[in-house]
Amino acid sequence: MEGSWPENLATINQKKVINDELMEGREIANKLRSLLSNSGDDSKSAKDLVIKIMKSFSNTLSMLNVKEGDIAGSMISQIQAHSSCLDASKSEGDSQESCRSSNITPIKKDRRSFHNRRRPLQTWQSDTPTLIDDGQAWRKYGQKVILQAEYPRHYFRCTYKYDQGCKATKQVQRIQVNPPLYRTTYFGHHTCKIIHKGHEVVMEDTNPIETSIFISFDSSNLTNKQDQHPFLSSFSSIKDELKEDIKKCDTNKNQSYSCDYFVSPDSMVTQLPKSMMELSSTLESKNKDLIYEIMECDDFSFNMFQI
DNA sequence: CTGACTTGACCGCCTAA
DNA sequence: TTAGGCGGTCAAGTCAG
Repeated sequence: MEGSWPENLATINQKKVINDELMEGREIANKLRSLLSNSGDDSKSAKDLVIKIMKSFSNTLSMLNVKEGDIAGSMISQIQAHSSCLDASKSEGDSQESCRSSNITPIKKDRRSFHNRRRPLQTWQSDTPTLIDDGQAWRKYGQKVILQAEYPRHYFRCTYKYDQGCKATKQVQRIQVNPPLYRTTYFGHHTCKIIHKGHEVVMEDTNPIETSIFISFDSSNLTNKQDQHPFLSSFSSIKDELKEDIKKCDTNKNQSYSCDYFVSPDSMVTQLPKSMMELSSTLESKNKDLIYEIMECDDFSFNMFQI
């Protein structure tokens, strides 16, 4: 990306609006924190505040998403890359590789590796310590060793690519061993009409903006057995090789990783910048039922916007 | 038998010379 | 301008349910 990202936004006025939205979100989050710390039983007020926070974030996201996701996607990638670089500053190896490949570091290398060879589809990334079903039906169509990457990249397309012409694809690549870290990059959005059931979160026919929710699945509450892991057991695209990685990851659950995943309404960028997620870090576990009510997610103990 | 995965081959974009 | 490198995709063979 050329230049810093704010300069790429449409207008200064829009930046002000975004800033205002973020400020409002922070303010509301602070109110919520005060409210919850008083441990009053005013669940209705708390719920209203949560809804306001979500709306504020959604508005911001919709603005970030204004240019086909290109800007937002790049921003998210940069933010993620930056934060992962910061996180990885303690460790060597793969994380450094992922930092090198981002635009954050000024290290000059073959410009070929910076170029996105793909057609300009909407993209967004997710760095997660485990592989979890994202609610879509994926079919693996390739695997390739990438130059200077220690682990191969796995290519997935929508199962209904040919049935319904769905162009969504994703790439999954392990980027770090300890702690395990997988980078999933989504390209395009699902146009298929299939609604997946079971443990998968169905977001069909909902307003993607209004439902943009970042969920953090706390692996400390997961079982050791993969078979009992509903997300993993339903992840039909993963076979032995990746599952081995998952097992290794689960055995490290004592480290209490927080598995950050999107409830991924297509056509939007759902992962929030860290600063935005901070605004919601005040949500206490005692209000998870509140979140359940909003999200209708009943399987995991999770924290919204957890950092 | 059918659907999914594996993997080598191929295609096309991009860079360096 | 072009040859070579590289990432992304295809498709035949294989496997599993």
